[in-house]
Amino acid sequence: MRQQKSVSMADVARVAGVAKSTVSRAFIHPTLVAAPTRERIRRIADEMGFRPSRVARALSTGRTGLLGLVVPTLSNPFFGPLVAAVQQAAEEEDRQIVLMISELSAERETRLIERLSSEVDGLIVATSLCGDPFLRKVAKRIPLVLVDRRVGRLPSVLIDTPSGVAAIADHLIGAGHRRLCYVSGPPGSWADAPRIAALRGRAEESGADLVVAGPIPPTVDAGIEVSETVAKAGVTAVIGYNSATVLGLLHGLGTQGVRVPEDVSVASADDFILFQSTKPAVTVLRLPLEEAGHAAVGMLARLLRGERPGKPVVLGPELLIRESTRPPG
Amino acid sequence: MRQQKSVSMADVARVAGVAKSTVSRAFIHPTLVAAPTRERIRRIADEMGFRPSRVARALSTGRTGLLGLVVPTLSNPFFGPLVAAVQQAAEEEDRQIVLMISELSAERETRLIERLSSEVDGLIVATSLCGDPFLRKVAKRIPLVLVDRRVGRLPSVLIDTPSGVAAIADHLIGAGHRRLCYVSGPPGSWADAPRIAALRGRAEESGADLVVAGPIPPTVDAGIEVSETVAKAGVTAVIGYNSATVLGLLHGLGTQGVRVPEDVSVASADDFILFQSTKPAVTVLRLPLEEAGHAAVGMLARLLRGERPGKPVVLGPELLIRESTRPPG
DNA sequence: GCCATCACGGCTACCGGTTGCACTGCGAGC
DNA sequence: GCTCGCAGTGCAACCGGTAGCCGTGATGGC
Repeated sequence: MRQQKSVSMADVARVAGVAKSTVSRAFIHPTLVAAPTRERIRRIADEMGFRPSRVARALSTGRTGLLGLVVPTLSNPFFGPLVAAVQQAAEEEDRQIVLMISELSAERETRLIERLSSEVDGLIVATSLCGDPFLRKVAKRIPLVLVDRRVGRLPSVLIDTPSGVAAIADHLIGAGHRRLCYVSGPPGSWADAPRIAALRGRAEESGADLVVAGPIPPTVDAGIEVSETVAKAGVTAVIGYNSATVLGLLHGLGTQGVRVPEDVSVASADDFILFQSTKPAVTVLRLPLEEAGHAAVGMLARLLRGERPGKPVVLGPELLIRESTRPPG
Repeated sequence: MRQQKSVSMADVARVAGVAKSTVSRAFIHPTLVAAPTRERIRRIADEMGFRPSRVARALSTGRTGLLGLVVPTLSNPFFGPLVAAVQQAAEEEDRQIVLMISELSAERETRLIERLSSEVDGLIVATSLCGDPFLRKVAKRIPLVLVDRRVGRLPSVLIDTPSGVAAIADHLIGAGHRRLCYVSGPPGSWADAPRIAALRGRAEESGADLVVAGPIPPTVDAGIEVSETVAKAGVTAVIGYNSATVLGLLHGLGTQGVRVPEDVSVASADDFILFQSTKPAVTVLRLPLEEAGHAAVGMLARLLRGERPGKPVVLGPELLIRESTRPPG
């Protein structure tokens, strides 16, 4: 107990000469209080610096105003902007974000979700590493929105990288490339299969060849390593799983004397600020992470109000063509 | 079909045939309850899946178990590991982190701190953009730990980059460099003056020259721009303010035909995963961010227990010498 | 002119813990 | 044998809001 005696609703009520409940109503159900009374109460509350206690409200309503956000890591530049966007969107709804980081461990993610789920109103889980059944179970107990992961009809916000990499393929094939390589991500990656399918589709339509390298871990070093395979594959263009992969590819190809883009065009399936300043600047998919964050919070807010969350939201990435991709030869 | 009706303390008490208060004590003040009773209560609570409500506890104790963490941005790779470390350390103390991002705006940071301070037990503010008086005021109202920022004797965790850049200077001067350049950060940067002072000290001791370029914004583009000045300064080694600056320098020097490290050695005053894979790999200071996060939480926990927080903790960075620095000529 | 209606706002019981205080036995000290 | 003390536990008052129920006075319809 410190000296930080904040003004309580009872204090305001006393000064205003009304009952506590009237003060409460003046804020929560304004129509139930006569306009002059309401205004007086609000003015007095304001003058006294009254801030309703979230904790007390939480206890009586059962809602804490907190949203849990679980991400696998903050090292991957994918998640920084997402977290920032979620936090901003939450703020606009007068909610706060409790952040948890699974450090890329499914087991840890499970633990974190278990703990969080009893202490927040709703949960946003990005790029979950947990199995479908677990997520389904969680969703039954607490409003849950998935980002970058689809599980049946569970509310989710997806970024349509398959169509994004297809756009890259169109761009490359349109420029005259006939042999493309896709460097795939980690073995368990939920995102890879649809991308590869989309790429195969495009390749078949246009009679181009598609080589799939990997799977490899999403690290720079793995990218460097795989660049050897890529260099020998006789392709004229490479699409990398994510920014780390591509950084590795750039480095690895460079040390092998393969010039980008003269010998091989390189594109990345996700964005990274530095790619606009590297040499050459890299063609990337700009992922709509800000939009994704906002959409996730919006969807969760709807769930919390008891409304239908709506169908999974699918956001399209934007192809940013830079120096690293050009016609072959 | 069981509802999400969580078991309350009263439920446990009823089943155990004791009073609510005894159940409470069995957990909070075990010594006040006879061992057999205590064990029985705990067993029953366990079997019933009792989870004490944080909210209710918060209401009656005035402590929420939440810690606020304010960072300027998540784009800078400095903050990801810091946030992760803080979250982990908090978890070990059974506390949770409410994250807020100021987006590099002092005004927004002020707002966020104001809001948070009434809703969390304590606050960790990293690389604050706010003025000293404001932080002092906040610290009077709520336990506050600063990271990477010193304000009088306020509890803080500092990373001693001045001695780090001094170590870089020693390394360079020891290798034979006689004209060094430091590219300074943004004009208001709290970190620059002591670094420059440390560098000047080393330069004077050894009779080397120090050129200070900048100040410039901490972006890749600004680094590219300033590289022109650096190239003309006739120096054989450059130390960059942070990773973005150095990436810009590498790029900029490259396009001007200045070879690294043959013509100019380059080192970075902060770390960045990619620097171990760039070509050349860059000599950096590894900043002990994990340690900093843990130290900050530890210090805050001490404050919350009413103990003296102790003097500001100063952590030393580690010099990682890589390919980008070598003897001149 | 009387009663039904309704807007307004007070009273009070929650929500689920924590904690000060009172009560009950039992063992020790004299 | 009678206090006194203390360990062990129950009772009830909080913490600061929210919301259901009810009383009151004014209004309007007949």
